[in-house]
Amino acid sequence: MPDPVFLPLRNAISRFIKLNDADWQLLEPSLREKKLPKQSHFITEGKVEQEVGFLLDGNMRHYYTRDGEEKTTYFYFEGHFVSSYLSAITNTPSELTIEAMTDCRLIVFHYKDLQKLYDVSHTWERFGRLIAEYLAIGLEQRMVGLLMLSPEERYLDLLDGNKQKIIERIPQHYVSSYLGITPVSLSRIRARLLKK
Amino acid sequence: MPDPVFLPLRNAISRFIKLNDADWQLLEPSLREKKLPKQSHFITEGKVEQEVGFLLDGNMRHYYTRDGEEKTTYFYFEGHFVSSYLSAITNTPSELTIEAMTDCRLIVFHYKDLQKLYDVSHTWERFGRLIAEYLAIGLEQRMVGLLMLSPEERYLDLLDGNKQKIIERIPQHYVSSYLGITPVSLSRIRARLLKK
DNA sequence: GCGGGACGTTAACTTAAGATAAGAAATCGG
DNA sequence: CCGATTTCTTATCTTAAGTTAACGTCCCGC
Repeated sequence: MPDPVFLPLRNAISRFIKLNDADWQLLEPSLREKKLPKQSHFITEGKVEQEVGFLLDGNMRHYYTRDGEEKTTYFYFEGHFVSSYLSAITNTPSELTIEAMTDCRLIVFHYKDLQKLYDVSHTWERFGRLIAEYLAIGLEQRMVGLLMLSPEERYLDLLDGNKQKIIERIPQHYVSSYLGITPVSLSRIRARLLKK
Repeated sequence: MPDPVFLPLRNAISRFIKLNDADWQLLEPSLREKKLPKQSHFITEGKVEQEVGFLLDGNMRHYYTRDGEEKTTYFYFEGHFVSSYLSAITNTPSELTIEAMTDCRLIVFHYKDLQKLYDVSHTWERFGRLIAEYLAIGLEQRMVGLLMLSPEERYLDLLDGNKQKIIERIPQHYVSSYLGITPVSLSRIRARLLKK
């Protein structure tokens, strides 16, 4: 008896692998729905965090703390997988915090449940590979942007690419953090661009 | 009849997965030894590059070209896997070039051969996952460094971390590129640090 | 061993980002 | 709807990186 609440997750996974009913039924018992109020933490720095989420509604940010300052390095939107990948994989305390920027609704499961599927199912192992590859490709491109583009170019990149929603819904001082600059600097870049 | 030339690769793979003889024999027929003279290209921008290498000897750099300028973003040493991961995975032309900085000796195989193993062997599929995870973790840390640390801090990071060999053997103008700054700027940072 | 090229440093100048502070604008909670 | 907080902009000053160019050194090939 498949629960329709979980369907968006099944569809998202199906974009990575061909998933039959039997495969899906391996995972479904591990799923739960979870609601997070605005400003609460999905992942907290210092804790070993093994929970993986799939965001149905709302958005979240992912930040590191240094000298008391928060550096926001990633945003999550509907349809994204959310986790402290490093903490889940390595079973070590998370160095990052993931905070709900709005009220959020997620489907969650424990990474250990997925790891069990890795052992028993080649299909799920493949899913794990494809997710990791997807992640690596995104990170590589992000890194190249940081190394090769100026702050202004990185901001322009955000404006047209498919990442446009980042700027639409996100307060500017978080965006500036994502770009690796200060809020003041982003404001100046925007002012410069308007004159052109 | 296992060829001892390929042993270092088998050992490297064994650090990721438990590999029995049968598993290994699936891969071995696809392996070749390859020598690259200094300054030749292992991967060339614009070509679809599906070759994966395992570096036995020598070192290589990985760079992107922009406005005629080369930006070196990665270095490879003995025991590293070398490939244009993105080009191999997505079967699209490589955006980067990988050049031998010294005479190099590698074990190479085609990524398609590995992909065939993904289909027939859960063990090799797992290897693919673990490699991708390893890569993603490294990229995440690199990205965080670029976002959170100043150029000077990034340079100091290079000095103590396990990445020390990067500075030992690599010309400074490549290192500066890796750090995301100009050679002149790196020279100044070094001069500043000496005074302290 | 000589000439040329690659590499690193230094200097002078330009440009842009960081820090701090103040004020305007928008948002939120009651 | 109002007051308080958050967010964004603007301005000033400081600091450091980019650019260009000159110079010295080292290394390599011929």
